[in-house]
Amino acid sequence: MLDKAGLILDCFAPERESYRLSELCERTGLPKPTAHRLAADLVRLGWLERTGHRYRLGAKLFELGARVPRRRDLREAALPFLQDLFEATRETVHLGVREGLDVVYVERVHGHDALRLPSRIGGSLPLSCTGVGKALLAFSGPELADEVLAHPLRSLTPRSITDPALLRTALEKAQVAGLAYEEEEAAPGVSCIAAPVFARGTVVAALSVAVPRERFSAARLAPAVRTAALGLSRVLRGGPGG
Amino acid sequence: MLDKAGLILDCFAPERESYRLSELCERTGLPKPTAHRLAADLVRLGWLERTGHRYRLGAKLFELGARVPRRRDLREAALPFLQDLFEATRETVHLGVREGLDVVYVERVHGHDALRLPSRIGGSLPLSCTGVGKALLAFSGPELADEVLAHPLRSLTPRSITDPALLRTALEKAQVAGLAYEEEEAAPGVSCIAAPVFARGTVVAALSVAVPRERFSAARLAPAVRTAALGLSRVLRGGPGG
DNA sequence: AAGTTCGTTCCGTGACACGGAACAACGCCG
DNA sequence: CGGCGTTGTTCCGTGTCACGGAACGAACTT
Repeated sequence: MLDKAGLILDCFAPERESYRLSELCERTGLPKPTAHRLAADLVRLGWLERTGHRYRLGAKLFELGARVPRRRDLREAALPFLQDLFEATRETVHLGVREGLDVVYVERVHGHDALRLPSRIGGSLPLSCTGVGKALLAFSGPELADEVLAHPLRSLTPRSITDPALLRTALEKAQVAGLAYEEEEAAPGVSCIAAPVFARGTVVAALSVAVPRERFSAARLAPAVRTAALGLSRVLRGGPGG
Repeated sequence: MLDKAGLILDCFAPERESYRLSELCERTGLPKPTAHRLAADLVRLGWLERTGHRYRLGAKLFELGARVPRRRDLREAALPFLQDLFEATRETVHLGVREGLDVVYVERVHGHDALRLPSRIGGSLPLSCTGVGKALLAFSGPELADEVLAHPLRSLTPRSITDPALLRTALEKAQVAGLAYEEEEAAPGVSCIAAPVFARGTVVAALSVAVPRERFSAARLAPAVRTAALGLSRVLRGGPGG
């Protein structure tokens, strides 16, 4: 019963924002009356909202989600550095953590000219095709890289790396440079530079700057992203992590 | 059963970040075996996390909460203006919406010198003792003000307004000025100036700048916060709201 | 060693979740 | 206008699984 409620909520994963009852049924495999009753219960709890015949995620979930300590503390500690990074570069800035073989974005700061990116707060993307993901991957130890490379590499654009050997060398380069690069592998026309964030000696997050290809300049961005990552790492020295 | 799960998750409302099983029992009124089984189920779903004998909210909830469209869209639209406002003032900036008789904070931007404030993203405070709350209250029509004034006014500090007449005149001043003020009513030593955000003719949010009392200057802050609120209102013209 | 407090497991009972079936409300097409 | 597919809603008998008292074990206190 909790599991079925979870199935329903998990339907809302992508950017589709509202669903009809019949859509929930076919995506969860639940019979109609069951989904109907469950959805009604979820609405009563404020976890779903209903307008007409469409269901969407409810405000109560936002409030609960914002209280998750692991995420909240990291975000709170990181925000000033993300601000610095944004002001220094005036480009779109990301903070992400690893969750299994994906990167989950915890914060995203941008100005009025937001890029069209697949990254969304709370959303996940493959580690192998984002800047933040590569930074996490390069500094998380060889076992993780092996595991990623054991599966076929997913891709988001035609330029996403799908060749294991190429990824392997990209990670090695990142390790020596302390920075990870990504070129139109997550979104066409957008490049990215990322740096790992450490706490107690292990990577706990990574932050990145995403910028239109034509405006990309490693010389300009590298020091800024490196500075921000080091500053955050220093603050986290004894703090969150695992 | 869903309700009981909701009870458990609602325990985590305040800033206490982790609870033991027995604490969950006494706060929910659930018998021990029931809470135990439910907590285990929630852990399995990723909605709770368990370390040793302590439970905390799980990462899955963060991801779900970040997808709530009503909040996400507003935050996304507002972020560039919050950035502008922060850069113009270099003070702590808030974005909040109304939820019943409370304000819920949707975003909060600050630099390295974060103020010690009771406001937290996803957290709620009484409308009557915060800048954002007063702005929402002053421009939401008289029925809402009447309803707030029908209850005894809650307070967060000794200087929180508890006299209905005082609040009434404060709201009237806010209405003519287009700005709401707050002086150490939410946190000692912190003052605040706030402006309403409109979409389709009704208030949908408010944003504010909070600043240490000694640094407060209406002349400096008022134009900045007004500009940001108007800019956001313009972007939202046909967008979210309700 | 005796006493608390807490987490965990067991298990018989009964409430309530379950979902097939039937119904109702639209929208579509001929 | 009438037949048809689709979708949301309600009913209700069946069976399951959530329920929680009781008992157990571990850890800590006095």
